[in-house]
Amino acid sequence: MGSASPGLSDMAPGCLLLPPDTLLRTGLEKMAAGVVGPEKRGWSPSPPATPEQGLSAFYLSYFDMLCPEDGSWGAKGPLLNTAREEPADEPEQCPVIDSQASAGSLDVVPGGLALEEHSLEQVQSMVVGEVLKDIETACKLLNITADPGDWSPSNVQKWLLWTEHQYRLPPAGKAFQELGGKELCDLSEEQFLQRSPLGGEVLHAHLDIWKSASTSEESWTDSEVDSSCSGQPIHLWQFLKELLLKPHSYGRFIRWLNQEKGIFKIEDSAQVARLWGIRKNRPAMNYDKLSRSIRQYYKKGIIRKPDISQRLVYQFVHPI
DNA sequence: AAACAGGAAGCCT
DNA sequence: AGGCTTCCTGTTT
Repeated sequence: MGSASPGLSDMAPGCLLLPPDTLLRTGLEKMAAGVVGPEKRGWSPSPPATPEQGLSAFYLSYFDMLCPEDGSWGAKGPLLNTAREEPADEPEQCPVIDSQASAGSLDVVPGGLALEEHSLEQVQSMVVGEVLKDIETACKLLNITADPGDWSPSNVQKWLLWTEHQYRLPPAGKAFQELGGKELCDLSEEQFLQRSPLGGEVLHAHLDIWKSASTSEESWTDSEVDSSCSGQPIHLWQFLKELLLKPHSYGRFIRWLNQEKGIFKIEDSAQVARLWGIRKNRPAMNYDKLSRSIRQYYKKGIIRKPDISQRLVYQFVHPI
């Protein structure tokens, strides 16, 4: 399984597999320049909820990751959880990432002192590490290789759909139709913007990240990923678990209510169904059908409804 | 209205 | 044959 975080807290400033100043950073910076702009929100996606798309959200979602959520910093000291992890047998609303993300102030991070104790480089390294892990996850979820240069046109479309979905960009798949990975990589930022005026900048920056990540780390690009995921189709329950393992990326759509018991809640049924549809190349996928598939698991003893049945809440029969 | 429950049939590997 | 996907009828929240 995914070799978990290699102890982020142990990481020395420069020990990352990547030189700190690769394209990866420029990619991130481009995203900064790109989305954070004041005016760029013409498309207004259906949920007018929190317009936290853009870099601040991007970074914050990673800062979110550096917080106790995944236990990464758990050993660091008693700084963190003052009020988290209550009894919480009930579906407590543990706030999912966003809420005030657009505030953009870093003291949103619980235990704000943490940032001062770590050099900027360390934080960057951690972000870079997490980006790599995210790419790995996305590969698994999408069933594509990490190297964009290898993508078929349909892989490109998958990546586009997925990225648009994650960063709430307007759909632009048509403008990139018939493009293979090679051609996609050759497009300049201007050409991205031409094809997608609103999302092009982010897409281009994100592709940069993928490009630099895959060239700098062949190890899992070829060997591990191939053996672990490229072959057989993923099962729905595996897919759901993958999403649940990445709360900073997918917590808006699906999250644990009680991870120990394997109880989870689908927060946005339409979006989860859409992600599943992307993965399976089933554009007509919806929650009605996805939930039918989940119900097939009842008989098999893989997923069930929890004892106190609630809408959109399910439970893995065998957690962990 | 949306989620839930399952039967039935079809599709794909 | 297994694991969905699609469609459907009926019930519950």
